[in-house]
Amino acid sequence: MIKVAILDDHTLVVKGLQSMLEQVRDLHIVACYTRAAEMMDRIGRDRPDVLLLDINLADANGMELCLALRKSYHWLNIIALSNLSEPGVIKNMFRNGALGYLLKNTDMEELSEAIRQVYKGHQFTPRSIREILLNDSLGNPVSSRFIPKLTRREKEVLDLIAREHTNSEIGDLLFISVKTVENHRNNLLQKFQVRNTAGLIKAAMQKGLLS
Amino acid sequence: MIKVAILDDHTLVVKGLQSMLEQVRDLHIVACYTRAAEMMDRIGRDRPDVLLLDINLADANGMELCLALRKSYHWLNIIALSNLSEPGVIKNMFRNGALGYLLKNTDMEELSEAIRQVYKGHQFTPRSIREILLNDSLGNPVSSRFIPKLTRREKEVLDLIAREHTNSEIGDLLFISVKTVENHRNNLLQKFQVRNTAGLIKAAMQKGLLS
DNA sequence: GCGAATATGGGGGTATTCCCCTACTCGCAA
DNA sequence: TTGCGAGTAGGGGAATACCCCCATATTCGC
Repeated sequence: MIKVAILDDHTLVVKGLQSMLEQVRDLHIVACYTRAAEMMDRIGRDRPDVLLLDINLADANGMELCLALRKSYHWLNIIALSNLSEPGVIKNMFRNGALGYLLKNTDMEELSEAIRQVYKGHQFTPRSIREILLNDSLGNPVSSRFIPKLTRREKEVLDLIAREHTNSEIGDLLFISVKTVENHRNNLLQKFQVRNTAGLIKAAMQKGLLS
Repeated sequence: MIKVAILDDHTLVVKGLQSMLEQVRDLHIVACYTRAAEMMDRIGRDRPDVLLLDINLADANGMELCLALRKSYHWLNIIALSNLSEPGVIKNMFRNGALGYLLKNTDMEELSEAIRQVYKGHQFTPRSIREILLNDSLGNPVSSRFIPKLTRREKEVLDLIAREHTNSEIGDLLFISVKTVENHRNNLLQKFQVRNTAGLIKAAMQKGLLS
């Protein structure tokens, strides 16, 4: 019996996963968490073999959570579960130690097979995900899009840009000169590989870095 | 017994809803559709009293679908089910004839109560939704944010802005002068009630008008 | 401790957006 | 048929963003 745990803040999704997995003989649900904090408290005692991890959590960032979990509990194999089909997000989850990535439109067969593979320590990527990654690397042969790592200041500036502030306003709010804001802004454009504010905001939202 | 039908392209969500509603005595699920076309074919024969309608469908726009359903089947009461908590989206669904709006983090009690109320023809808005609408109207007392109606040209210009084109490039692409593009752009800023490109792209994406 | 990355500031200039206006044409509806 | 909305085009000007160049602290990782 493979011990499975679920972390998703939507009761609906948890119920759906339970309903699917109950019908599979070799799987057993040992825990359902709806909050990241709750999981961090109890996962050490529940000791699931496989964790189904939602990326869009209310009280935490699923991507960072994955990385933290892999460091603390190396016996735990993680499957990311999300609506996000952005290549950058997918790559980031694998880089952070997830062994599988499923979209929330998955079905019972795919889900149970993913759990079995990941339980053995194998990577599992359904065809839909492989296609997304393939199309992405074909479309961008040289520099495949990943989520850029932003510095603290860059995140602050990005957030204020998204709130419709001008550079001089941002300078006042952060107590730095307009020129410094311009620098951060140019760095943001380069990191996201975009031409202007429109592309910046679009890219940042697609990668889940804004509201 | 209230006859309930579900339209959602995520098997997971459908399973979750089934699992929740099976435990409620006075409700009976008569149909689960995963595609809008499938539903349009069969809903006339299935004749559910209440339809749980997902807004983010793969093969149709849930908002427009709601309006169409209300026109064709006036005996059908609709509850919108979505992850979107944008005031504009919510208002739009009510304007299009939905009697209820639930977020996908709803629980069993809220869901079953919503179905009962809507079955009687009453409107049902959970506290969370009421709060969203309240905060929205407090934050913008005069002109509450709804999804602006864009003209054909404005949609084209908006799309090209999001693709990082400058006004002069857009002019070339649409065979119109830069000044005309500027006009459309200013109209977009006014319709979305934003100050600049950053706000425009953000607002358009939040309201589901881009990619 | 040392190098790399980060944060800070500036000069100077161009490109682009943003914000007032006005005005014409066209199609459609009251 | 008169009027309105949409689309078109433009003037003029101010504000902002964008793009080079440069330099100097500080902080962080190895």
